[in-house]
Amino acid sequence: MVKRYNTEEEFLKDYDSSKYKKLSMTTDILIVSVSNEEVDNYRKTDKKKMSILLVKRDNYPFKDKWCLPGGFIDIDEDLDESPKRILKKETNVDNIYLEQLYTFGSIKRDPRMRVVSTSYIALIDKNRLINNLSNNASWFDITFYEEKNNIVDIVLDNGNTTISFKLEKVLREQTTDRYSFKILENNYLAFDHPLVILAGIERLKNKIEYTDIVFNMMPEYFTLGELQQVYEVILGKKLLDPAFRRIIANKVVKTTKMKTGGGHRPSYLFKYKK
Amino acid sequence: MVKRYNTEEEFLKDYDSSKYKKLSMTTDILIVSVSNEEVDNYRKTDKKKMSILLVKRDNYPFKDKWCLPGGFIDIDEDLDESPKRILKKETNVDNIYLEQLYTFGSIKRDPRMRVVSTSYIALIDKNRLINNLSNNASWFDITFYEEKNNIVDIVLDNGNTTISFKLEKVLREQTTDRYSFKILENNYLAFDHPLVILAGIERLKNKIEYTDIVFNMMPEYFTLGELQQVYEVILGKKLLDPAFRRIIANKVVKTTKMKTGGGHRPSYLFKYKK
DNA sequence: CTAATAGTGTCTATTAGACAGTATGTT
DNA sequence: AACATACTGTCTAATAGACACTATTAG
Repeated sequence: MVKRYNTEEEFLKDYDSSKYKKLSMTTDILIVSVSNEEVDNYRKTDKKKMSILLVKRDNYPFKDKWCLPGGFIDIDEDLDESPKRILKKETNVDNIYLEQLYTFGSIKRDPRMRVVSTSYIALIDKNRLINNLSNNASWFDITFYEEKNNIVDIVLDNGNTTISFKLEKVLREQTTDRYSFKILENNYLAFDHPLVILAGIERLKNKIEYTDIVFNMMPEYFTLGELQQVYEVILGKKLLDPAFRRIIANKVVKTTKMKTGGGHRPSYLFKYKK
Repeated sequence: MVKRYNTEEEFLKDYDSSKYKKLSMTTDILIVSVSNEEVDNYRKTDKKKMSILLVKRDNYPFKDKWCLPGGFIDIDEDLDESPKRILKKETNVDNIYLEQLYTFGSIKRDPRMRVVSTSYIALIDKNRLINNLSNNASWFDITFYEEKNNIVDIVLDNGNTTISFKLEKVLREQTTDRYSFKILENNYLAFDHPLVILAGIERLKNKIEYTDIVFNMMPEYFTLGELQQVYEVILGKKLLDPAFRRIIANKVVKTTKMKTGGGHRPSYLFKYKK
């Protein structure tokens, strides 16, 4: 028989929250930045790559595998505060652009117990935090190859270790562009983190076209060539100079500063116009 | 002192998941459809409105207030299965378009205890489920007014009851189009469900432009006029006929069937071209 | 005939794509 | 001088916006 209450206070006083089985939640963060790879030609500019921060696990489960920074949320912590706390711990920097990605909650995604995880994407200019990384964290350059038949091949490299995994884009019925992903190969990344990485890249690819989020990955001053390279590396294709400059023209301000010393014509430095 | 393990099996056998405080999770579903409002003029076509399904709470907390259909997820149920189960219970229909929206997890969103909720949006042609609604569920027509100074006013009406609430769109720093929302007025909707509704509408507005999700809300056969009205009601603005027809031309197939009896020129019925 | 919606033709404005050209610092 | 990048001009193609026109039915 169900007891009847007359006021919400009365009900809450009596409420026994233990009658349902509870679960744990974590947040995982895909921290994305851009790195420069020097080229052995004094004239050529550095090659830009997209890179993400991974952490080596020193405990079970998935001991010695790499994973995204993350952790359990506290019972008295807002969900959105959790990634901020982790970001601060991992990078020692505040005020990082952060956006919720997706919540993964299949039953067996964690071998320990039922864990639902909300993933976030964070964008940062890597130079803001050089030498402040926590011990077992490392930047991995990321390259992705979209093969035919909807297979996506992703390779991560931090100079010492190469990790790769494959995913299949599965088209969902009743809609054109909505995909779900299935992990085909994955040997070195813990949990379902390949899914988070792909979700993040897709989000970034989309949003770079109609928002200003790129500038969270740029230093204060940058050349248009550098900015264009970041677009190219995220979109995975070359852009035409005049078209690119037309489009970002009203998002940037030209300064009087210049970048010289490149073995070619120097270029003006620009700032983000808010 | 931390015990050391040599294998993952050993570790898992010993793992005590009770050392962290756990929490409960729910899923909430914004079920969106389109309704026809008859006009007292035999020549005029029905006026289309967007409508959402709400449920009247018969228990505390928020007793007698309206809320989105939802419920606790089972400990042994995939997160994505939960909204399907609820949808089936509430509408008695399978195979409904469903997409994850956002996960809300502020500490005090539920007065009973710590509850994190993942929200989903479902799109359906209301005619598929007429007379199969559960007892205390009801369709509310929804109208939203975007006022100046970033205030959004939303009015819900099911014929008997009118619910309204106001939200403020708060522009987040460092990016152009990303908003967070703050509830300004809300007397009759339970929990933080106004946020879910707005998140869903925004998602729908966006995706209708670059995906085919509208067709989940359409019957098998429809006129282009009807389809255009659905676009207009979702986007909140009038569209020009020729432009609209150009754009959807390759998404639909003309059939030989016609819709007659409207007091004006009959129109061809179209089908969705997959 | 009339009111109301259905459907099309076409002009114009805007935006995107392509290519070729000029400019300039370092070795 | 040569290379590599910086930056611009301009033509063309594609797309979006606007308006006007014709078509067709129930009453």
